[in-house]
Amino acid sequence: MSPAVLPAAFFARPATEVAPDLLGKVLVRLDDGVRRAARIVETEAYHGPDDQASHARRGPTPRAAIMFGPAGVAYVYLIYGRSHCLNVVTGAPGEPSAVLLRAAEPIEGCLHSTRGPGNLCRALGVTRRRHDGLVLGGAELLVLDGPVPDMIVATPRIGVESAGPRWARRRWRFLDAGSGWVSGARGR
DNA sequence: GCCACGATAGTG
DNA sequence: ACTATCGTGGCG
Repeated sequence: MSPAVLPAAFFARPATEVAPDLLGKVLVRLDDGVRRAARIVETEAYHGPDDQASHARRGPTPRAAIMFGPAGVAYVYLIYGRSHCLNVVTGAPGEPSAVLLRAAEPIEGCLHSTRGPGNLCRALGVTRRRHDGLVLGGAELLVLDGPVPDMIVATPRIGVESAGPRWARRRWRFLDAGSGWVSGARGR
């Protein structure tokens, strides 16, 4: 029996619940018949319009509007002019939140390292042009169910210092502590 | 229009 | 520690 595709209802919960629950699940990208897959080992929650680290903090701007929509949709953006980052929209419509997929263990067809959010997108061939706004569970992108990791660790999120201590301090980064594929080679 | 800056990654 | 590289969004 092959693992179930996670339904939209899985994502229609607060990002802080969905983020740890995504650890151990398998991200699949179907690239013109080529299957690329990786087991998710690191995520971050971006929770609501009050979260000053979230792209949704300024309201539904053209880029962030997708986060205000229904759960289970991909939010892909370009950062530093070079790296794409893949999120899954979570929560109820109108409440902007999302989970950033930061690292995974390669399973099949990966083109590059899957450590770090930009690298993960590159490894699976995920881009803003092609995938932003796509419903997960369709012909291009989906997440398969998988066992919960033995040990989950929560830490502060990466690269959000400018949001201020109140938001940077919150432990909304979640790791499969048993995986060697989490990002931050120098323990950051 | 204009421009400062970023949920990064690779090099030194 | 330093910076490449370009889309986004604040501001005028």
